[in-house]
Amino acid sequence: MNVEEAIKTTKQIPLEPRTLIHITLVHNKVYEVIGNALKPFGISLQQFNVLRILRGQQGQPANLSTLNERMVTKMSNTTRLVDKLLAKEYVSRSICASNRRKVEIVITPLGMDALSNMSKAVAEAENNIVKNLNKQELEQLNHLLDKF
Amino acid sequence: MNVEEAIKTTKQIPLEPRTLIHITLVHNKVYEVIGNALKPFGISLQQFNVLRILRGQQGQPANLSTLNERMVTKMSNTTRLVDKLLAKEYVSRSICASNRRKVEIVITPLGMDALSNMSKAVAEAENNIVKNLNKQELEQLNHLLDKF
DNA sequence: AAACAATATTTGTATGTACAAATGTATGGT
DNA sequence: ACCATACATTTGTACATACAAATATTGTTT
Repeated sequence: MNVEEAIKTTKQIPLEPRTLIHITLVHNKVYEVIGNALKPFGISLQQFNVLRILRGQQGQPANLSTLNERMVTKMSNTTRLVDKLLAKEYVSRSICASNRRKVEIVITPLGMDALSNMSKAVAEAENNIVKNLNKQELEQLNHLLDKF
Repeated sequence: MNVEEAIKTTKQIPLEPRTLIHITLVHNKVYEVIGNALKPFGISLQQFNVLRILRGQQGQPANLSTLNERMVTKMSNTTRLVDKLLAKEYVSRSICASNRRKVEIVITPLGMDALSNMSKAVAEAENNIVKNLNKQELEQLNHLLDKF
């Protein structure tokens, strides 16, 4: 993923903005590759992410603000994202008995099933993206990203 | 930018997906900070990017496919993005005489003016984001990102 | 208990983006 | 010149996202 080639420029870009462009380019690639892996399942990366969070709850219901906190890319409208999963019957939604303002979202068996299929495809895509980096390089990269 | 904290999890995430999540988190932050710097100017990061490409043309017009090639985040609809810049009178658009399929887009003096104001704000934001990384670390990071 | 503020979610609306089909123009073969 | 094909952009439509205002419920203060 060469920056100059990707944005077809011959000019030399200062180190700071170049780094930020670089991160965006890599992110776009990650997003695209994983998005494509999910396409056959008719689900977006955001929706997949929510399903994974729900699985991590181990049966315990999650409410919308919890989901939002745990999402990689926070969004302003988790309600409508859950609507989509509800339409696919991958989750169920009910009003919390102890606090009727809250809502309880649980992944369904159908959702769990779909998720395990998707997970395999996503894991493959993920490993493919990082295939040119060894363990030490990945650790180094994580360390540098911590500085942001 | 700690991953586990950002997505409120205590579970340990395997190195490969953790790296990808990390990149997304940093990207989101970059996007947010620069987006905020541009907000007072009423322009999106994508539009700003196009203005910069046009300035780089040094008077030479660019057509839509050229813009698309050079954009950091490629998009399917450059026409409507240019419409927005046209409405602000930051660019002009005319049909290419030698090939009437093509369109010639040029940045206007007003656009140049606006751009130089924005550039200052964006450069500040950019430097602020990378302030915890020194030159060597930035170079190392770029080198690792090349491997994607 | 009534009034007010705080919390959690939903809804409305504007804007942004993705993808496919449509339009208009140019090019090469016959 | 005619036709098929390729090219560059535009348009239509569906979907995604951002932000603010509205709704419903709970907690707190007097």
